[in-house]
Amino acid sequence: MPGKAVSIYDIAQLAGVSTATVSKVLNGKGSISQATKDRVLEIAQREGYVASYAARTLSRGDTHTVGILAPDVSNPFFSALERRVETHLYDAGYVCYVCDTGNDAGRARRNLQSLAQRQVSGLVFVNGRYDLDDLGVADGLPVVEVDPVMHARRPWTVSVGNDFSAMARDAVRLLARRGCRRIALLSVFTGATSSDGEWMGLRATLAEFGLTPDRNLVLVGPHRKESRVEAAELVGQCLDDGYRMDGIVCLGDRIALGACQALRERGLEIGRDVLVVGMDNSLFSQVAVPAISSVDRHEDEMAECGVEALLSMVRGEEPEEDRITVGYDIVERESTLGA
Amino acid sequence: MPGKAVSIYDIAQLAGVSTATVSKVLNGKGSISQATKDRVLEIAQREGYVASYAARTLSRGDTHTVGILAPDVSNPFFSALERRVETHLYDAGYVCYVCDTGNDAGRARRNLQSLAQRQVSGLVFVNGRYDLDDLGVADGLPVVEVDPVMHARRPWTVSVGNDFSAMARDAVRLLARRGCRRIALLSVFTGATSSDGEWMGLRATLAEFGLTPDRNLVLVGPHRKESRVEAAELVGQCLDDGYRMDGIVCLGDRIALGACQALRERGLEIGRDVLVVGMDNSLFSQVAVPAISSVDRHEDEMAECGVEALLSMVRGEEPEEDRITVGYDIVERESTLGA
DNA sequence: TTGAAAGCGATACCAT
DNA sequence: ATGGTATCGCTTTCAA
Repeated sequence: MPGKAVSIYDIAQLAGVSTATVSKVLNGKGSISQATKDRVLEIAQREGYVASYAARTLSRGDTHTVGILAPDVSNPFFSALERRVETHLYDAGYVCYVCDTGNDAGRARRNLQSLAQRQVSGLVFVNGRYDLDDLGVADGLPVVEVDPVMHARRPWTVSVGNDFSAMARDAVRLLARRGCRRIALLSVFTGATSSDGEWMGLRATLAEFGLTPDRNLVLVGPHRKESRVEAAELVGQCLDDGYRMDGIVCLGDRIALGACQALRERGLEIGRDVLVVGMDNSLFSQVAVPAISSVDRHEDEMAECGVEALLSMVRGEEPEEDRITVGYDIVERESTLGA
Repeated sequence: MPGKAVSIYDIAQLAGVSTATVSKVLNGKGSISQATKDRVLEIAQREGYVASYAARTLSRGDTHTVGILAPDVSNPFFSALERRVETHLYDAGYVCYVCDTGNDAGRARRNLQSLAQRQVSGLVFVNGRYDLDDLGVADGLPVVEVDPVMHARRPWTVSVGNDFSAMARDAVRLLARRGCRRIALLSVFTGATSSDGEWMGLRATLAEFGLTPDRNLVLVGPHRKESRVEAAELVGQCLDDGYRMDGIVCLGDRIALGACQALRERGLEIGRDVLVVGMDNSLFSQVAVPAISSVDRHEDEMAECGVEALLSMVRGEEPEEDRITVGYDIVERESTLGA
């Protein structure tokens, strides 16, 4: 109920000019005498005039708005990523519609519907797990996937994320250098980690250190519960079955937290009996006791690259590369250093 | 570049009716013969028609959109709260513009400008720390503050949050019942906690147990650093100055984390030498070792009440109460139970 | 049951 | 340097 909004017509009246002139002044187009310019500006200011975006959109055909589709609320990494994307877009003059997909395709579809109606200029999927084709994304609408689980092969789409295999490889190397001989890989299911690629990478990396892999130490859950809980169960089960490891590479900090819990419950000391490295370098890894080494995934860089790619597409430039990989570094803490 | 969008006019042509009829069918208004209805629907479907929200907004004058202003990315509690609000709004048929204020008034002001242009139907401030009056919120625009730091006195504004004094009181009671005699209160500055009210509440509550308060144990930082770090320093300083406590009520989980760190560094055992209770009941309190007791603030209820209040205002109903208080409960864990 | 036509608020082309 | 006016896509009132 914002009173009766003042329109461009009102301003024109007050200034004794036409709406065309007001529009030009406000958008800095055409050539207008300084005097008129000042007068119009002054009046618009005084009357608290704000242009209606709906009207502008209707006549210009561009909303300067992008839709962000992000998954559930539970993972701080995604929330943070989403907020970063949003911030970069805002700085570029865009405003965002944010939709929580709850990681549910049906819901994402409905979200998409709303966004289509609103004619967003582009779309950002955060950690998307969908096939963009049968999700009904309008043809030709620029899309970027940030930290995607699976990479869509669709025109006008670019993915920005990490090279998980490389990260896992480096994490394994770290542990091996610290003396681990029996290194476990721990993850809950995501397209990226359940692939054979990971396992193969592990094999090759272990070989560098003269170690042989043990399939019993490749722990991958179905992700049917909270990842921390599931991870704890996987590690617990593994140990209870009699398999021992002296190092664990965890694909996520919450997973690492679960691993630590299971180890602790069985009297194993983290950082001494078993070295642990996580991923995301979230607050969790920092505040855990002992602090957990973790791979920093350069989330802000992801967000920034993603936004840049999106806006370039919005400008009509076809993307050169449909897959951007951002760097990472391993932050070492007590869990791999021994107190 | 979503091709050339199909408009209501195209559908009308194809169906051999007027745009008025199509509009009615699509909105379920007026009375239309079943035959026409089916035909139009079928064609709209086939052509993948989506109504332009800009046009609809322009002619109807309602955007069915609300703006959410939320602070920085760093606190998962706020992110989660924001996402909850967004979800409830979405379920009610609204879409949200989300803006990250970075807790900066200037930035919030610019955000508001964008939102005003877009003629949002309402506004949600998450954990706002601003004076709505000099922030330039349009008169008469419905606003709800969720978990606000200060309560605005402005028409068409309702605040939804917890009763911090009551929460602190109950936390103190818990510690007192568990045998604490020297209870500290720890917080980083926020309007809500620095007030004398808190201190007075502490005094009265301690009195219930025959305890006398010690001003040296009321620790309030300026919130100039990350709250966990600041909290650790406050507690550390306090201990190093020779003041001892056997219980700490922390106004936030990250603050509790900081307190625990300081205690641990000084050889004090949490849950035995010093009992600790936090607030937010976030993942942090659950995964800490030992796990930290924490006040669950019913965030989802906050979000839900807030959205409900907002939508009722959007419908034009003046709010009965401008301040809604939601409940809480204390979840006890090792930090107050002793291993 | 259906349709013609008048807005909604801003932009931009074409005159003046 | 300005202004008239068609246009964007949809809703809605009033007649038919």
